[in-house]
Amino acid sequence: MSHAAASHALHCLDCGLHKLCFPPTFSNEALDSVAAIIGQPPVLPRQHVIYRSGDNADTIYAVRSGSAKTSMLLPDGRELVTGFYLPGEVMGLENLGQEHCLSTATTLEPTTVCALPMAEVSQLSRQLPELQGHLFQIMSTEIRADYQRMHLLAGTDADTRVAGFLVGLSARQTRRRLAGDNLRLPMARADLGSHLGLALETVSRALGRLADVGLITVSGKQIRILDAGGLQAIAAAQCA
Amino acid sequence: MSHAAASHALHCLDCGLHKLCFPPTFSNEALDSVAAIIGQPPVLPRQHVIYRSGDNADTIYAVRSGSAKTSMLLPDGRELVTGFYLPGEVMGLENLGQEHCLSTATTLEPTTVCALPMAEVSQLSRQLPELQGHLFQIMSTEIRADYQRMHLLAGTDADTRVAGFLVGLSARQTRRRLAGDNLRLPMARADLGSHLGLALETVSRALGRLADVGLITVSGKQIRILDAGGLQAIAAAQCA
DNA sequence: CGTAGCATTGATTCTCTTCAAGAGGTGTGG
DNA sequence: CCACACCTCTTGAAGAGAATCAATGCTACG
Repeated sequence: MSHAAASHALHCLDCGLHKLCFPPTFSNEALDSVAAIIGQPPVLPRQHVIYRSGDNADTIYAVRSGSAKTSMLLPDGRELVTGFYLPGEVMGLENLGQEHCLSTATTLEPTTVCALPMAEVSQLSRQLPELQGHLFQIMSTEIRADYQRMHLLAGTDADTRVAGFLVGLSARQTRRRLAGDNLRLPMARADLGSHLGLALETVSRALGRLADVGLITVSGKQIRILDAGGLQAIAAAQCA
Repeated sequence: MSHAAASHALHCLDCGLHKLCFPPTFSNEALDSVAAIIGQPPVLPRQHVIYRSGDNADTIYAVRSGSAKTSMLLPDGRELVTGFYLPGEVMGLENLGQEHCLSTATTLEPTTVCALPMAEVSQLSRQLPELQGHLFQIMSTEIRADYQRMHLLAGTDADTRVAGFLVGLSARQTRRRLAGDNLRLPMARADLGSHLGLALETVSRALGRLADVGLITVSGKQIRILDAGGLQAIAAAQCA
């Protein structure tokens, strides 16, 4: 563990992800202001609930390490997974300006999250035009991501949905400057199925089919993309 | 045609929808400021394109009368309808803070829309905390609506999706203080099918089944809800 | 009044879901 | 270190639901 990280109070400048959480053009003073309102992020164990549906909506969260899912419990008892969040991504935007949390956020593995109090974020964003613009941008990006996912959900067959999900996940890895062809799926097949509107068995079979035709290899949660172009062709999802 | 509407420049205070476009608590001065940046809204004919995918993203729109849809053209040639917009609703939030428009907006019938230039909206929102908060709120509401729709898309069978859509549309009618049990569907069955991830024939059949069991009556684009409770029970979508 | 687009209805095919069983992996306790 | 139990993932067979293809009926508009 880094000596700096262990002894100092957290500062966004020390975090390799600050160019993901905030615009790359963000000034150091702006980062200072933001860092000041972020509490010390704890390490949360696996399956830990970060916020629960119905909670007071007063905080948004940035994932620092690990991963999390957001989900809603449906009246019929099933669970709908609305999103997965990786390091550098901001979670809880659907609660900004709302009374109560809509969904429940749960860690998928040991995870650290930075808590950003909404009241202070919105006040700060009035002083920092860059921050305000950034908030609009990440919210509209979230809406765009939702449209992409609707495309997957409405888009027909299981292979397309799974391929589209993998392509999207790969793009998010490269955004973090990680290899885009070697993916780890931190979520269970059931979560993935709920997210994609498929039974977990169908997810498993779709992964198997994609592997059969040589586009990927599957080894449990570890996925390797062998033919990114072929995968995109099946996903047919590059319409952004 | 109203003599006032014809002779005066538009002002939001003259518009019965201003409490929908903006918070009910909005002061008259704030409305003055907002009205000042809104151009004179033209009456657009049916099937008119308001903005097109790829256009410069510089404006958001509020529907004043009529209705519109937003859609994306998929690589395979099909069209994905991402949303329908009724009077008092704001369209184009997914473009706020982005370079280009993601989707294409088209009127479904003769429609008037108020154009709000993004640059001036975001500048104004720095001076008016209420407006900033409102923008965050309508964007997060849009995200929440998307989650609801994903629930419908992932939620299994055709009847559930159609019932859920009708329940949601009914709620939006009552929000405008209109009767919630008498709906007019301004969009074609094909648009509705694309929106719900169903073939247009399946939409037709689902409407027929809902009518068969006495929950609604269907007469072309005119829908009457006979048993709102029963419809909600099928939709199972009251998890907001 | 006629035409063109839109909506409904029917028959068939195909995909996914469901139910069910087995395999692989992981963590715990002996 | 091994054995067992638990959980997750995979694989199989049967059934249900929607997509597709195709034809008819309706509506609106010129």
